Amino acid sequence: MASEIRLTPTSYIVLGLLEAAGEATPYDLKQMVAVSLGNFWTLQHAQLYTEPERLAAAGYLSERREEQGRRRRHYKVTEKGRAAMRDWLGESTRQLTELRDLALLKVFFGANPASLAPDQSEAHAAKLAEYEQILAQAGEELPAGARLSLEAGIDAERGWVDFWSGLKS
Amino acid sequence: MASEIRLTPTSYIVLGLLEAAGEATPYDLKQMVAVSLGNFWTLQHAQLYTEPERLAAAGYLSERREEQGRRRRHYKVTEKGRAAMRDWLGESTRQLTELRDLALLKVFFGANPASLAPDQSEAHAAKLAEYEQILAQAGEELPAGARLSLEAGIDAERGWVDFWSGLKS
DNA sequence: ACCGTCATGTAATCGGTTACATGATTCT
DNA sequence: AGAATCATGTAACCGATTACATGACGGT
Repeated sequence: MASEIRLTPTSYIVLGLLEAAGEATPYDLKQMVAVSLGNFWTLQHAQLYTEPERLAAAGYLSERREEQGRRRRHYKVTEKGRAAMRDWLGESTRQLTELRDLALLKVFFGANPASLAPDQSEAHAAKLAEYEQILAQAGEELPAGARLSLEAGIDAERGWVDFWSGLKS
Repeated sequence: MASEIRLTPTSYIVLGLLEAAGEATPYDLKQMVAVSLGNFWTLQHAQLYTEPERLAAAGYLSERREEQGRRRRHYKVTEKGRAAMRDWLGESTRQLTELRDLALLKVFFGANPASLAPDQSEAHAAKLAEYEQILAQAGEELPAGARLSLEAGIDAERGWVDFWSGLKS
């Protein structure tokens, strides 16, 4: 059975969403991503087809396929999958995300900051506004984790807006 | 000649570093990355072998190979490469970097923030200290772009230290 | 002379992205 | 009924990561 696979962040996203949903098709997952963590961690929709397949082959998910029509695949987390998710959630990490910011890379190599600043500050401001609206509208009902990460996103965007706004001149 | 290739951030990093160096081997590039932008944008050293090859094949770099011994490859930016870099530096972008922060992803899926907070706040504080030391020691001599991106990194790390410190409880 | 570590490079694998393609549905 | 858009899925490619491998060199 199931050759062992490496679990990537994408894997945990699929596991986590499926655990919340109970059972879902790749398309359902796509919808869930769009309204939740898609804000700070996007995925290509094709990955939501290939990743569950990979996870199912390794025993983390079970698959049920419709007999009729679209023959959609419905996935569910198995006990093995639940355990993997639990372990991952329990492990702390010192790993830091690198900035990997395109605009900053340009600045590093000598681009004129003032010419990048308008686009960047606007784009960050738009994102900030979006986050703030989500928080205002859904804030109370959001699960604690979702809310907290949203707040982190707001902090981060504020920082970037400040940074780039200070460079317009 | 040269089938057209897509230029990725990695491509521009190689172009940018080579332009600064004049001529360099992959190993030289590795060294340069380590002491400069490696702080906020790391690369696998293998990429510093394959990417120049790719760029050379497409005419952005010229290659000179040692006849003796190691047969190292030395690369130089061609006029085509210089033009590509110039264009890229001149183009603004609205593209935002997603957070893609592992710890935050765990929080999103329900991990206990307080149990992640110590590792994360320490790790971010360490990175912050590192940046501050670089700025203190080399700040004055740094090229403007490098200095500015370093300052951005400092701002960002401060934000994360605050965020995670506030969750320890 | 040997050992460990840094220097240097290549090969294989795999996740992720891009591109393509075809059902459903809604709107006019 | 046709067009447009959304839903759903597969295939191919490719950049990036991982693993492997050997050369050079400083120290004991």
